Amino acid sequence: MTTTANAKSVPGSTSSDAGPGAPKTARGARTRARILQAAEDTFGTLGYHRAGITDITRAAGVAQGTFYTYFAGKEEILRELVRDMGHQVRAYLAAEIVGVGDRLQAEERGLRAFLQYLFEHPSLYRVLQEAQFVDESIYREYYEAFGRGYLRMLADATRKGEIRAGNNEVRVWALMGMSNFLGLRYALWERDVPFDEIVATISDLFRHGLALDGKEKTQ
Amino acid sequence: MTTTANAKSVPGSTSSDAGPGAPKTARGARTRARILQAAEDTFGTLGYHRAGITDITRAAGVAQGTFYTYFAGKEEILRELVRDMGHQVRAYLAAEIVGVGDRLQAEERGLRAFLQYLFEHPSLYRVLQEAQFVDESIYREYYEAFGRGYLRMLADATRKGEIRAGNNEVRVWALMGMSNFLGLRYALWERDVPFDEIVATISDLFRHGLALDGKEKTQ
DNA sequence: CAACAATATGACAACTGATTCACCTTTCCG
DNA sequence: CGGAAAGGTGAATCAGTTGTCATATTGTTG
Repeated sequence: MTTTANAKSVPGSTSSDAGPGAPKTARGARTRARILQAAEDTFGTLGYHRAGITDITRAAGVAQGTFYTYFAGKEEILRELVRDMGHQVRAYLAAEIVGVGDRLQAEERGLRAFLQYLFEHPSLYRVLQEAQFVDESIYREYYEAFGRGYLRMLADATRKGEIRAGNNEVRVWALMGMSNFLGLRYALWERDVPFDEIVATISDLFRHGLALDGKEKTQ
Repeated sequence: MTTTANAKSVPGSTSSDAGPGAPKTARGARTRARILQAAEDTFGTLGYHRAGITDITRAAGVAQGTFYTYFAGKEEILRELVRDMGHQVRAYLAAEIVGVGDRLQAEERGLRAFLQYLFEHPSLYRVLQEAQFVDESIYREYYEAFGRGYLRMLADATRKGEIRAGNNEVRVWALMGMSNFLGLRYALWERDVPFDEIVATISDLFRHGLALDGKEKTQ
């Protein structure tokens, strides 16, 4: 149990390595999907550790053994899940910011969309954050993928002169951190501040900084 | 196992409810402290779930049973630990920003100090973040305490005219999120960007925003 | 429709790890 | 010194989990 885990230790396993065997019929595909969905719900509610395979299969309406027809174990289904959910958020966010004028507006839309998404899919937060402690690489992969896309957009914006020059990599991590915490606090814990106000506050930070306008100069 | 856990379910248990019994001699106090320290190391390295009571007591150099002389169980020692560690970071950060000129400078110092602290005490991140899924209230307590102090400072700064007026509560969560992610990425995962540069990047964001200077107006 | 492959079942073996408890050792103090 | 309280021990208990397997069902194809 000292190894960093990895049933199929093929180094560059790019995508769905689907463990034991990918489904070969439509029925199989459907069952696999049901189990995956059940895992999302179960992990989302009980958390990874409290959730048993039993809970997942019960929620999916299949027998325990069926689980192992499609997944090598609990850890593998988590990996699969995070990959899936990652694709979904990114797709959602990308769709929400197509055609906006500039980066600042994209940030506003993106933040609001993220808050909304998290509110509608609370499992995302839990599954993702908990995955971090099951296998750090799953988590890093998610944020690094997310970050790459983000970085590209900031670089574009810098080139177009929409934002100040600066270390965009660092900015990306700062921005992801902000969204994450704002989402946790205001979309998951307590919806006591309207998303509009949150977005406005952050937008003001992006447009003017925290300092009084023009008061401070770059030292 | 459905309840949200709580050995001693006294509602307003403010502080060290020290479970079974607080130590009554110096020897006892020492042993308790050794166990707490061992728990920090063990949770920090293996994580909460992989760490067994056995691992903790072995690291502390005591027998299994001794653990239960001072703590009601695994969950309680985690609670205690987070409380302790919380006090320590806050004290450290507070000490690092005494006597700085204004809020912007305090933010710079604070961020650097946080990165440094995290680098020197990597367990903090893991213990804290994992606690979230063991008992959310432990985690919320930590950030809410942290946030309260932060909010007070921002309110002061607003009053003194050091920063723009705005929703400081929301800002606090945004700022905590930033530090958290920057710490994870640049202090724990990979030290490939000097702290100075990170601080400079964020400082620039605070002083000027992301937008080109003076280009954008409040809509 | 016979025969074979893919799916599905669920009882259970094997194991892990938290907590208990009956008993021993050290310390303290009148 | 005596004995009571505090501290310490670790084998045994006990609850819960994962993953396996022999068997049954369903679907497919020549």
